[in-house]
Amino acid sequence: MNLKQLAKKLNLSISTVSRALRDSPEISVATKIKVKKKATELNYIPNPFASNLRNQHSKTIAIIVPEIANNFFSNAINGAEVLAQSKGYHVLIYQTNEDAQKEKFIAKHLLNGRVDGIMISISSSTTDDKHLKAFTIANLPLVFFDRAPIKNIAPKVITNDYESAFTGTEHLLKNGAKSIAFLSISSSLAIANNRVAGHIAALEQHGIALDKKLVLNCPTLRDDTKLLIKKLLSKKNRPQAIFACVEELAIITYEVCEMLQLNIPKDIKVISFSNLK
Amino acid sequence: MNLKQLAKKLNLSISTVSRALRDSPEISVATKIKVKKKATELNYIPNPFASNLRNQHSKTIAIIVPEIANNFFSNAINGAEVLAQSKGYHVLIYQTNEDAQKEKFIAKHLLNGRVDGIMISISSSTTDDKHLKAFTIANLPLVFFDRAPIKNIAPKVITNDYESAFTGTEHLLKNGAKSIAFLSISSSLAIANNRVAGHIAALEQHGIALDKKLVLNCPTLRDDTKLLIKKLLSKKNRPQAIFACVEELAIITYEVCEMLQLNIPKDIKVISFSNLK
DNA sequence: AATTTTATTGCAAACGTTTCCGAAAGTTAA
DNA sequence: TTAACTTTCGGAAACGTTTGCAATAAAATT
Repeated sequence: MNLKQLAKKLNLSISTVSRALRDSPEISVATKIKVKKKATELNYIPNPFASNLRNQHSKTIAIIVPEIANNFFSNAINGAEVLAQSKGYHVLIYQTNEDAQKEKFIAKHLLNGRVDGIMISISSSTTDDKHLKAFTIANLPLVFFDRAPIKNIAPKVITNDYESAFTGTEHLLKNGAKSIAFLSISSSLAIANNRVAGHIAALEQHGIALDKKLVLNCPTLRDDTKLLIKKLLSKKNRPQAIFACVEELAIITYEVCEMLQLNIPKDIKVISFSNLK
Repeated sequence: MNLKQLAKKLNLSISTVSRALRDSPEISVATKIKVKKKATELNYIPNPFASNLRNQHSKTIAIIVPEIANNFFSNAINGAEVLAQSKGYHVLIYQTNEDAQKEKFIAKHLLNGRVDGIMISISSSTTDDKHLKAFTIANLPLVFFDRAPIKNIAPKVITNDYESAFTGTEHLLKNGAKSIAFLSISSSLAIANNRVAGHIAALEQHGIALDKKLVLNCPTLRDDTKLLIKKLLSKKNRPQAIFACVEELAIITYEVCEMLQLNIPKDIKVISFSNLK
């Protein structure tokens, strides 16, 4: 059922039918209600591609995340979808699997009108931001959430990383943990940098020298990280506390502690960003 | 950058450029490579709406789920997205929030070419299936996953509900729990029905009469269900075991047990479908 | 009565592709 | 040399909308 067929059924021209459905003021109320009635009766829904082609907007947004099956991101997508739906927008979803290459590929294919805007939480491996700048050059609204590049190229919605890491570290210190290992992720992410900075600032403020070996950059590969943490906690002079930069690292820490028979918080204290899973 | 502009840069007609990019046999190899080189050089990406309008297919699928922020569904979406992306497909995501009305609305707006196929896990409140049949009438491929309507109207990918419930119940019986409360969800869902059926069959096979009051239909509202379970477990002659039809109900059961100071499995045994959260 | 204004509708172009059809040039066959 | 065929390309229609413009009729003004 398209406009042409609907127009024929009504013995009207395509243009008047179109205008009637979009409440144009130059159509009489009488024909308006006649057209609308027939439209709902025949279940007419405008072809989105034709409208989009003509109007140059798609009423859809893209959400790009490292992974969907993640408590934080699925919650974020949930919220975005609810709002989008309430405004008559559609949402396309893409996951990068922490692969910068994939992110670039996805970004490139979003440049040709498919979406009216993009929400992105960048992958931990993206260092380059050319594909992100391309959005703003193409005049496509872009907003980062949670994970934004260090350089400011678009609005972002993030947590107060620095302050939270500061108070978290302070909390550990006040509870007697002086040697703290900080488990970080990719250093090209602002969240990682700011959290490390907050941690270090808290140490400084309490007169504790930073042991650079205790700031661990954890690769994304689960098993590698697990090994790294295991090695760290197996040492005789193991740290008194662990500060996990993201939830996943806390969980891996739990697993290692169980393996090594370490009691939390007696043998070692653990603190982490976010608490979902 | 569109075909017209690209064609002008190449001093060729739109049609030959289009054909060259799609590897038509009626274009010489020489011009093909010339065109392709220029296209990548100028970052040409075909306008999806124009292609879709002309081709009558969108290279996108829709996934409709009750909710995104759910371990099971976000995992399912994850898998679908990975496969879709590898095949050059896009995925639109919609959540119904267990609202049949919303599901109908979404379904209706998917009927006009926006997607080439639909994956759906129906809401617990959908009883009518007219909006689902509409897909097959419109020749739109449809597949149910996890939650399908009782009546068979399209292919489905589901768990072996009956058998699993049967063996689960049998397991409880063998471990000495003779009075089992079965926490079910909407009775319009095949998963609920089949699981209840498997449960009852196991009881019968072991010569245990079904106490109908022990099969509880739990509303979706969290607090209502919690109260229901609390009431059940507060009784003097409380059941010896709980069989949770879905994960959420097991978790609520945990919470109630903690409130009532009931030890699992000493005071009460709990078994449940799926084990994610 | 003639003119202007207003209300209502239709025609046709445009959005950017894809593809049917035809045209021109070159090649082969008769 | 002519006819038939092949290769390579361009023109134009079509997909289903939206909208600028023109057209008609009715109403209002002079």
